[in-house]
Amino acid sequence: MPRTPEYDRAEVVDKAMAVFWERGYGQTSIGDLVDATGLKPGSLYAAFGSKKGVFLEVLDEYNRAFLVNVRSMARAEGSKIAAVRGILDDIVDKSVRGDDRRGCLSVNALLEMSQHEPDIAARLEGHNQGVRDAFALLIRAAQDGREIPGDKDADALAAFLVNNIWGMRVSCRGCLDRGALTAIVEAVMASLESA
Amino acid sequence: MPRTPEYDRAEVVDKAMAVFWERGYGQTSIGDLVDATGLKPGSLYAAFGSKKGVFLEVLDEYNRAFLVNVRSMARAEGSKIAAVRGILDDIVDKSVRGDDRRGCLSVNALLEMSQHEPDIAARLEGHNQGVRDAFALLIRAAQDGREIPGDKDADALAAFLVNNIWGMRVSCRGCLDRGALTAIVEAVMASLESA
DNA sequence: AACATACTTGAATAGTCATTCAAGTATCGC
DNA sequence: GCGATACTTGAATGACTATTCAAGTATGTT
Repeated sequence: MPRTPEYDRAEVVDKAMAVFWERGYGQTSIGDLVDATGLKPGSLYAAFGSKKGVFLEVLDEYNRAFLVNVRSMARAEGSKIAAVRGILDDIVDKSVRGDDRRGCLSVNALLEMSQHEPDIAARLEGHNQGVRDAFALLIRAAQDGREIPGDKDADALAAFLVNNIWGMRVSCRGCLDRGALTAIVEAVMASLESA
Repeated sequence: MPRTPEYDRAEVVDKAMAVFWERGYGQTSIGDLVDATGLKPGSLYAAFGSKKGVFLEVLDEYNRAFLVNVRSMARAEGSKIAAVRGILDDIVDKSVRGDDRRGCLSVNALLEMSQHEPDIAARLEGHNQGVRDAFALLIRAAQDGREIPGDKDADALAAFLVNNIWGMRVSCRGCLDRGALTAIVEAVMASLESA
């Protein structure tokens, strides 16, 4: 009976993500989303309800993808410490290459919106808890493999690790050079592994 | 010859700072500044030129005050390590008490504006370099006092320390509990002091 | 007291933006 | 083909905002 949509929702979310990520929420206009997605205002509102509706779906997708990534590392064979280092090195690489001057969509949203948008704040808080839990799991796996001393508190280490990731996601918005960033990674890894 | 202004510029900057800090740049309207400072639009524009002009002066004052604080710690008598811990504990206290859900004005501005406001980005970059240098000085002082192993690279430790401070300035915008925050502080301090 | 200076006021301006809506159109089951 | 459904279009709406400006006012010097 109904007419079928002419767009692919996941594709629209991806395109909207690129714009929000590049410009932030407040600096992104509906016009920008119309240009990026090809959907006209009416269609956007029919599909997502509001600008914030688009953003919420973008944010959920972004967070989901990141969590999937961390969790798959915890399950994969091989050195867990190497997996952690891989995540950090990846951030350094992208920052230095300039791909990631955009930083982390989730961190950006937290700072821009948490104060005046309680529903965004709540969603981000839940997500961040999920990220810390996922890293704690990864760290416990590393402890099981004797890569990290077993007497350390995995939750504390996870909080410390995530804290540094967030710091780097801030730093990369400025222009920290590779030397400083790799020094941070070394300090973090040394701290994890030290007895 | 001239009529004397009826306001105190430093006081106006302070009041404007409170608003920008609470709401961010984009979400602060001239009307908000008028309400907070008591100056009418015309006077604001006569004094600062534009909304961004007000913000630049606010940002400079904020950064200046923070740098003064760190530098005075490097010069003061007594344990430098204790001074560093004092800075971190202070962030934890304020975050937990909720005073600092606003985070760091400078970090907030970096994330909100660096992409589309080159002059703000440049100013923040300079400031951040200053902060890292100030902490490096503090760490070298700690090394002179045998509180931190002398063979470590002070600049690298400073970058690591600042990275964690920024991370905490992000965390405190969510609602990390005291336990997680103090765990982070312990990990950072242990990392600084370990041989 | 009169002048020049420059601060103060608040209404007007011009632009932008999120959102709505009425008219048009494609699809599917019958 | 027909009808019901729901997607598409793009112009209109209404609200908000940064900025300007012309008229009014206080100050200090002469």
